[in-house]
Amino acid sequence: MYRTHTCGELRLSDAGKTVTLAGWVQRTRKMGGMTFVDLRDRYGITQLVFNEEKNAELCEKANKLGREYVIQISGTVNERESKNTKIPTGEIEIIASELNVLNESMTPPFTIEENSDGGDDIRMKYRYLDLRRSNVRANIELRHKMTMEVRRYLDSKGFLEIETPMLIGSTPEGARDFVVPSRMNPGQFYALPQSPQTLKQLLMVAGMDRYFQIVKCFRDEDLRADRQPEFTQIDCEMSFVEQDDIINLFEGMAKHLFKTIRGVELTEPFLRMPWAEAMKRFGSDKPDMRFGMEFVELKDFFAGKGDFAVFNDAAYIGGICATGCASYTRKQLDQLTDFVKRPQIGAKGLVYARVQEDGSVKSSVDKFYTPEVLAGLKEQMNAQPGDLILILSGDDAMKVRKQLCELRLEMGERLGLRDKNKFALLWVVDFPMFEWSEEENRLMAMHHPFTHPKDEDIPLLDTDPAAVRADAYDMVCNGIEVGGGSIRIHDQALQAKMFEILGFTPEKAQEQFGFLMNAFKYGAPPHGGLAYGLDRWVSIFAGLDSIRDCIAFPKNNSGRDVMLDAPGFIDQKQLDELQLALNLKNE
RNA sequence: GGUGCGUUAGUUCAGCUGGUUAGAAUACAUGCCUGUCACGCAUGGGGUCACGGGUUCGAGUCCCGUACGCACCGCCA
Repeated sequence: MYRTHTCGELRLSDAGKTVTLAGWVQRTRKMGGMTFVDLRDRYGITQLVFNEEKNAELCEKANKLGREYVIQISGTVNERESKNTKIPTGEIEIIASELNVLNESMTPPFTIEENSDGGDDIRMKYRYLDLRRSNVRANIELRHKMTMEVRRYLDSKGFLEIETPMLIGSTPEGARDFVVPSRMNPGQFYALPQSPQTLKQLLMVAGMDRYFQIVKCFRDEDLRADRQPEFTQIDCEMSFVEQDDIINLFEGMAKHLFKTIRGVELTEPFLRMPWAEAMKRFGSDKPDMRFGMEFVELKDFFAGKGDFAVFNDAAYIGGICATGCASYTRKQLDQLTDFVKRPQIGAKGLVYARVQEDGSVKSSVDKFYTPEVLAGLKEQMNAQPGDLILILSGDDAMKVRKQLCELRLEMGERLGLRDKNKFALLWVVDFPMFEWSEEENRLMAMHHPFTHPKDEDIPLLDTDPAAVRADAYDMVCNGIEVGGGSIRIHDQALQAKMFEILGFTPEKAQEQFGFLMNAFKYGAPPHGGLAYGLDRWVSIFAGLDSIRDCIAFPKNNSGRDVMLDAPGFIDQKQLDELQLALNLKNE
């Protein structure tokens, strides 16, 4: 037996017991004739004591231990002379009687401590060492706890966990697929699923009326702090349901997770905001509702009131009111102007107006507008003395709204309103069915092509498809899309029409999605579902800036696994077997 | 595909307006220390300043390119 206890469980009540522990050497402290060793495993740290006076040979052996050596130790639990209140085992120590080095270790490239001195790069290369750190381990443990609670909740609601294949067919619609060559079918490729979307719909046709799966999904697109090429979804689908049924059930799951994971009791129903309203009020389909600072539309207000050409020519003028920021210096305002003019944001300029303590308004457009107009602006914005009004304008209302959204988030950040321990959840509903793709010069499905249009908008499919809204919904937490879903089309004819609007010929639609439309001919039930992004949920609960920190072995910014050094080239022999040849562009 | 920032000791970083032998902290090694727990003290070893080119009497420092890392835009049905 390697151990009788873990390094996190012994307490004062165990004093006098003879125990055996095993773990890693966190640190040794040599005090002349006495040596302390902190022994670590995933449960905690226990202090070991070696005394030269009592056992010189053993103490000598302990003095040779290095960081991260794996050792086994037997001894007696003893009450400490001076307690350490910082750790749960701090009242006891083990007086060692036997020491067995199970494995030596090289000195690790960074310190295995909560606040490691290692940078991201080196930590990822030695991720197996990084995972020994308590805070990284805590994220992985939290992830486990979350998946257990998800399973508990969905099982209690009658859901079946069903696995779907990882090797499926490629569908060009949507994100790029990762493809896998088939040796037995030369020249042909599987694709890894971007999501089990069509498969779970087929499970509904199969009568598995409540399905879920905690499943890897793959998208061959560029990475971000919150985007990995392989990520995990909590994928769900239900039959004989309407939008409200799904929203209610998965709102229940969100509440269950907040309660069991964070101890936060969310009693109120989540806000449901139509997409168009979210865009108008916050310029985003995933508004951060932890703070207000809503947009005020000012086009009508400024019309005919002055000769500021920028406003007079603008199709849209929108403002936000930053509480208490009237004291911003010229330099700070210039910084904000630079911020909105950055290419990623793309605003042409920023108009500001300070509401001074006496209630008068001092703005960057004073010469264009009378004090009465500016006083009216203050009213319009509902601004108080000490507030700063920030205004953006432009030709394209949607673009300006997105710019103003960035500015709002920046001001929220500066004012400390984006508190990681505060949670603001809502559903964004009634998404548009389609969005115009400049690149492809056609309508694209905003959610996916299996999304059901709102019944009352179905007539518009023929007359004004761009105006059609969908039975689609996203759950948003603190400005992050944590999940989304829709009612699906279950009617073969409607599905065919959808493909037609998306620019598929009947042949192409049949070729790519024939399996689904055929299935719909055999009694497909009305159905719909949702997928939660597990990595994002864990990140929010753990207060992480990047989803990488809750994934055991993540990819770096370029999609590489720096620990495995993957992807890599394969042998000519493997290529030959697959009957593939490389055609690399540069060298 | 694009923008920004970065790359200096094992690690995290400093290094100003170009100027003698590139520093700190930590880690590591050795010695001292019997109640430490971020122990302490002393000593020591440790550098292709990412790579290639250029400017200059002289480049860690300035310029160009490349590679790599991070963040973001595009992209992500």
